[in-house]
Amino acid sequence: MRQAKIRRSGGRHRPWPLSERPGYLIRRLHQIHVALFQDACGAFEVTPLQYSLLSALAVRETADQTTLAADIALDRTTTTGALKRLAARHLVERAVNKDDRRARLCRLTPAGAALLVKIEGAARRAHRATLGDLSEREQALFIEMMQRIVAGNPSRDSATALFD
Amino acid sequence: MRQAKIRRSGGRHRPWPLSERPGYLIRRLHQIHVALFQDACGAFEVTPLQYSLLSALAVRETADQTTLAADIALDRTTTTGALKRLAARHLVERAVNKDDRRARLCRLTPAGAALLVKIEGAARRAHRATLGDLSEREQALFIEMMQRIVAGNPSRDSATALFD
DNA sequence: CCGAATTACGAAGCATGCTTCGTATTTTGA
DNA sequence: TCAAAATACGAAGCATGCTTCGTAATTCGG
Repeated sequence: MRQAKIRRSGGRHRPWPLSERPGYLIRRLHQIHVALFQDACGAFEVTPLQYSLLSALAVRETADQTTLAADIALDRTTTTGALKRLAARHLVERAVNKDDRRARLCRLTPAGAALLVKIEGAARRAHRATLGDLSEREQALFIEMMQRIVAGNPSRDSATALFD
Repeated sequence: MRQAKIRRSGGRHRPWPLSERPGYLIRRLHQIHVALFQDACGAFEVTPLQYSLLSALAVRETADQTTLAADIALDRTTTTGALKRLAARHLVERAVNKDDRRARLCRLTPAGAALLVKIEGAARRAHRATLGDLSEREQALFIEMMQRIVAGNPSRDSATALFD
């Protein structure tokens, strides 16, 4: 049996350093990635989220906002805001669906598609650089572990019913 | 020499799926942690950031806002906002430093210190649960790799001079 | 000792992210 | 068929996160 740790300095137990807490480290990683992405892609005036949206739209060709939100695992209202900003810059079109007037069908404009192509190399480098301090083998392992965590924690929309 | 990949479907090359991009996975991990933290600690009306701040204050006893921001690797103005909200709830005191009237010295109130103790168990479980889909050994490895990435990417304050 | 650099803040503005509440539209089931 | 449920949005509000610009106070070099 392992020996219990000795407590120093009275009743206050040893605090758990931030730098060992998974949540803190994840926040820092996110912060680091965003900074690297801005370094690489800032000239194109595109944020990581916007790049995700443009990518999703390139795959979908056309999709309503709720579908896009699910694609990128983002809140519906947040997605709407981002799409509005992209539409204001004429990178995305948002037109009411004639067949279902509740929905707004979004699609890339030619300018949006062109921007996506132009950015891709830099964006890819930024993503790679985020894990640049790990070896190639470790990077693959790290990505695999993140995927496993994501798979084990399904995104919670209000759509995802708790009772069914 | 390895054979070049064959392109299907005309000129469009295969898109890089979101679920393989480090930045996307990191954003999802952050999202997952925040949700787990809220599940565990929501009853205490404390967010992960606020918990980090309270923890940092417990270690420092007393500190000005800029020091705290550096402690938790957060922007100075964001830190100020969070501290204001904590102060509004009487968990933190913010008093102008008599020796240096530019600075505001912050410290935990008794209520803040008590809350920190009360939350600690739940917060620790939330942090652990975030990596819950990995084995014990993998969790340690994952944390170590995150620490290495963080160490390799020093936080960028405006204070951190680019030229010196 | 006094002007200049530094430091600690605050305000304003933009972009995420989330929740809750309300509305318009479509679908569905009795 | 027609009221009820489901769906897609929008608006409002709060909490991060960041940048830039401005202000007040302190420190430091000549």
